[in-house]
Amino acid sequence: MVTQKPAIPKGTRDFGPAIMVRRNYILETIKKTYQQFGYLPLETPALENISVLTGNYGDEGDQLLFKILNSGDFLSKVDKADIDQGYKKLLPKISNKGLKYDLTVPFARFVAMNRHEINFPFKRYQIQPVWRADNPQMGRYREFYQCDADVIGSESLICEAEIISLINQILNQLGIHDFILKMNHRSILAGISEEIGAPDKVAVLCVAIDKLEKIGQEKVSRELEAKGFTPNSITRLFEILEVSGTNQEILSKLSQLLKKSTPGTEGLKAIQQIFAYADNLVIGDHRVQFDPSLARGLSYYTGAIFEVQVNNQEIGSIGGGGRYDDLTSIFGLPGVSGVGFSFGVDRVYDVMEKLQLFPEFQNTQSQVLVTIFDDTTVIHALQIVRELRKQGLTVEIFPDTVKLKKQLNHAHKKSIPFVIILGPDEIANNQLTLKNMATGHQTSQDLNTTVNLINSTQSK
RNA sequence: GUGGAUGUAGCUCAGUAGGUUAGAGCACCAGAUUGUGGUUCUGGGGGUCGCCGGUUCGAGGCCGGUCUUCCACCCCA
Repeated sequence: MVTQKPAIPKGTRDFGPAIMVRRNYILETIKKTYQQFGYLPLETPALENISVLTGNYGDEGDQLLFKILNSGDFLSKVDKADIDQGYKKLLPKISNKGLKYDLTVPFARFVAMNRHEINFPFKRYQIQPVWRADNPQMGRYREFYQCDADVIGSESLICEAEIISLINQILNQLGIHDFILKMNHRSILAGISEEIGAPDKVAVLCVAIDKLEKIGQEKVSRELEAKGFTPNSITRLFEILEVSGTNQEILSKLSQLLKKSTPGTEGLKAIQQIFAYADNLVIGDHRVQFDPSLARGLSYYTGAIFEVQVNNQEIGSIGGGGRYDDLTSIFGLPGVSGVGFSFGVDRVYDVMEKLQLFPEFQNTQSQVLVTIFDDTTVIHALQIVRELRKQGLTVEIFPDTVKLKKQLNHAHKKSIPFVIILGPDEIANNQLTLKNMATGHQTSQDLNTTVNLINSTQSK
């Protein structure tokens, strides 16, 4: 037999029990809060038709899609000419499925497919892995989980305020307090673009100013210059972006600067309204920061955009989202606006690990390990396990008849707090020997007393 | 996709200008302790030095390719 070194593909990970307990804690917290806000669960396949996926994430996104080869002889419909035309022409002939890249587009597909059964506004949450053929780095994986919550079929800005509230509640529960929720509006970006005299270059502008915080004003200027922005418009741009102060101060200064721009004025009004709603909805301080330089990549956003960043953590954003006015139109359902948000659990995990925010999870381990003394005591041990479980204890049995030393060592390594020793002496006296692993102390008594002893020590 | 760094035992790492049977700590297993874990002591197992090829009398160390991981770009959760 040819053996191979076990390995998993680049950018993917196994999650062992210790990690899963913590991941589940995050997922459960998110799920519970989503449900508390009225979002209902949805799952969609890992695979989508490639036509559903392409064209929604920009050229970059299409590059990062995992495509799946057609089954069987995937070359049967391909001839030399196809190959000579390059991979872009070849691709549709050899692949008609792909792994989903995010949860929003499959959601839009679902909504379009089920439009007659859905009551709008429709709120759903979805917690599933997505795949991107990106080059892995810190906090960046090829398979990772997203936790989306979206409302579709309402243009009300209350939906945006709800999302602000949702994010605050979840992060507070997870113990992540040192974060900011950055917010901007695509119309404001369009307004800025108009104001600096480059209305047709919003997309390029967005990509550039999104990096402002990371690479600084000088490098951004140079990049814009290279993209054909005039020195005048660049100067004007930074006059706008330099505006600082409280959210209200920035908003009022910007409305002066952008007063000639219709989309700019509308965007600012929307942000103002969202803040007004959020002030009355969010429990405590909502930690929203209006940031005109926030751009975000995904091309389907049209309204408000959000991004959550944890302060002093170089991991990028742990979540983001925004409003999309027309996502379902490519599936034949125009005029349905939606807004959504997504947490990246993997990054939330990394941050919580670094900040040591995970609680101890003692409830996930067994309370007692029942040992098997020798072949003659197996049946008794099984019966004891049955009775202890009947009484509600979390109990496991060491399945092999090996030295007590080994069984105790197993309990020690798994941090199981109690061990029951059941040898011929105990069986003869109808007693159980209970060893407290922390103190090393052990006593013998009947079953009910043993259960009480375990329960009383546990509850302390 | 582009560029840079990295890869030696399960883990963290040594390994001097290429030169015998590649080391340590931790972890693991066994015994001291035949009804008892954590400490201690004694002993033991485990490496085709990421993979493939090349140079050389000889390669863990040099060269080429490839894969992994990390970093930067790109982009993003």
